[in-house]
Amino acid sequence: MLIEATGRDTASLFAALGDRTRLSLLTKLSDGKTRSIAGLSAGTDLTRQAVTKHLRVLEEAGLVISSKVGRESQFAFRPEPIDEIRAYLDSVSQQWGDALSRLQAFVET
Amino acid sequence: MLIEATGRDTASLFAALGDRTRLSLLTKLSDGKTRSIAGLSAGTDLTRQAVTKHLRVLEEAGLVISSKVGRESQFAFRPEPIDEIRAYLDSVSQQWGDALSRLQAFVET
DNA sequence: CATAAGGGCAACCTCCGGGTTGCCCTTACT
DNA sequence: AGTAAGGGCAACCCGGAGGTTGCCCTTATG
Repeated sequence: MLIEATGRDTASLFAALGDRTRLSLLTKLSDGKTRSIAGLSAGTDLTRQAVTKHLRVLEEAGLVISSKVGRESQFAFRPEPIDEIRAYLDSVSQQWGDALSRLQAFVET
Repeated sequence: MLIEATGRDTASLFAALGDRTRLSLLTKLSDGKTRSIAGLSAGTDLTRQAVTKHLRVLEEAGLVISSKVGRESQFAFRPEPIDEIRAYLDSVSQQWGDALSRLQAFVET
């Protein structure tokens, strides 16, 4: 199936990563440890609410998953969407590589 | 780490890719062929101006480069930033991988 | 030369994203 | 029991992103 170049929600995935705060949250969580909202807000100059909103964005993008444990909700990294991004990058750079090859073949002919 | 002039931070790179229109423009250009603004606007329901703005964003992110040829400005794909994105993804999934390894080691102990 | 094609610039509009504050509910702790 | 900690919800503010329109300049093309 020759996918349409721009995968359905690839853009929203990139968009979810297109924010320093979210990128930082995701980086923290990428160590596999689970963290609460308060835990993730600590050390930040942001409000809990702000962090909450960012986490929701990450969750809707599938980059993070949450579950309530007692009175707090624990967030965990979810690596699957990363592969989708890699797939897009690969498709783009493969096209580019092909173009280079053809160019080189042309020059060498 | 010295940042190259055209190099932006990772978040803005992701942000530049976090838009369907830009993603589509970039995908078209990733075949290595050069295109004018009018050429990229054709077939789109967008105004030339809209496309121009998007191209500027892509250019500031270093994902595209432009040069004036006669009365038109030609845009070309620029693959370097893609590597920066890959680097981030790798760092994140490596941390994740390490976490999995430690977990497995713990279980097997 | 006259005119169309390709673009740049600037003003303007609308809407959403990031962030805050205030209030209230539930869960833990002593 | 009483209180503090963790969070959800909703309202609100502000700035910038995406898009348009209008005008003008430059370069091709007849």
